[in-house]
Amino acid sequence: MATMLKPVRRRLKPDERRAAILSAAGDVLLHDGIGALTLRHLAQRLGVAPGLVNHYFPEIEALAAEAFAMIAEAEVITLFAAATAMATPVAQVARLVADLLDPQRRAVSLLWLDAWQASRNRAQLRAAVIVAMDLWQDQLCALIARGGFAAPDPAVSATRILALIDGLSIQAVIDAPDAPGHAVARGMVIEGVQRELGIVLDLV
Amino acid sequence: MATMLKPVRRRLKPDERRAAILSAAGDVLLHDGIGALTLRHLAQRLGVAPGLVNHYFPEIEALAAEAFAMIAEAEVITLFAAATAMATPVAQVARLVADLLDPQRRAVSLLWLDAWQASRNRAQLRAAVIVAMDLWQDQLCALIARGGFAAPDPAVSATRILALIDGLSIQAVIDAPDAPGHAVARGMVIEGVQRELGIVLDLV
DNA sequence: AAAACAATTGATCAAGTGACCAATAATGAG
DNA sequence: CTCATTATTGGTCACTTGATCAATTGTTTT
Repeated sequence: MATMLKPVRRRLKPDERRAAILSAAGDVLLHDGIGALTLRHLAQRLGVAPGLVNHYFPEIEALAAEAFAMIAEAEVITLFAAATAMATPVAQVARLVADLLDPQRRAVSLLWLDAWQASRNRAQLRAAVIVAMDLWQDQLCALIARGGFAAPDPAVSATRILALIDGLSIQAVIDAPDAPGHAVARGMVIEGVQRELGIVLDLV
Repeated sequence: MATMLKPVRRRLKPDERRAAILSAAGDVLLHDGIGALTLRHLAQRLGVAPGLVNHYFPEIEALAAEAFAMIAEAEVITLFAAATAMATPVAQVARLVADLLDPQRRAVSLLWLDAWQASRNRAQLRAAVIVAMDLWQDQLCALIARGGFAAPDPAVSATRILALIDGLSIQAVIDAPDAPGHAVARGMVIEGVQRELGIVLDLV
């Protein structure tokens, strides 16, 4: 077999180890889904004893909730930072929609669907989902309000646009990325946003 | 404690027992979700030994897939039977949309979301989901085509309308039935269908 | 250098899962 | 009424899960 690799156990500071576990948990969520976030799976990926995960996260449900919150929040920050960097309001919306329609976002869409479903039975995850959704709503509402679009009520427009995007998430699961349903969903998001804000998006 | 209830074991014919198990599995799916469909949970609900379930369904994944297929197919048949009973094409669509927006459909919406998510890791369930979605697509497409609406391509219109309805399913999980997001989603379905088919729906 | 500290291990527990199968008893046939 | 058929039981196996805790070992302090 392979050479016996000596079990060097690295000792990290609590903050570092905690961050490492959280990060690995996030990877598992994005790559394998919430159902794959088990003590042993995570410990093996970290090259660490299962008990160590318990030491930093006494209950794994809290870890799942926090890891999801981390991913969701990071995505919102990234997307809106990129959007607000654009010059005109219309360009900002165009950038946001383009990023949301990017096939690379598929993993995040899958995670959202997973979280919606799993939050039925997991209170902490459910709380994190609600917080993340509110964050989305607030950010998008602010972006619309600042833009001065022909939208009577920015909050309502934000809710409607988010509903379109959520619906897009489903296509990420049930269809392959190149399936006809996917293109239909894309078109509906673009047309819906244009209609909602009274603008024309010039997406590649 | 309570009086010792004698364990009368009723002996059903194979067909009857199989149907009983399938029906009970459907109840579990609608009431507690796919994750709650376990041998023991199901056996207890039936007042039967766990092994009996295995006897009729050697692998429980097949049972889950078949139970989902049963529920989904039954819903399609019921909804379209009610719709086609209406006199005019517009009334048919109105009836279908009204039924889909009925709060009582919440359990079915939750099951669909559950199935979409779970089908990621369960091949047989995934197959059943695809069949059910195709059935929906075919039925709706036929209804639109027969109606002679101002829709250039009935198949595309059906896909778009189903995407709207799928998006509505998410609201069933994340919001309470009386939350604002729910009303927004309802409005989007109605307006989307009206725009897609060039009609005006008169829903209560 | 020695001691105190604490991050980490490894083993173990109880609970829950799907699956399997010989034994049992209800039902129907002769 | 008797017997054969078979639907059904109940016990068990192997596995996975989250969780707990004394023991260990690396790091830091004295």
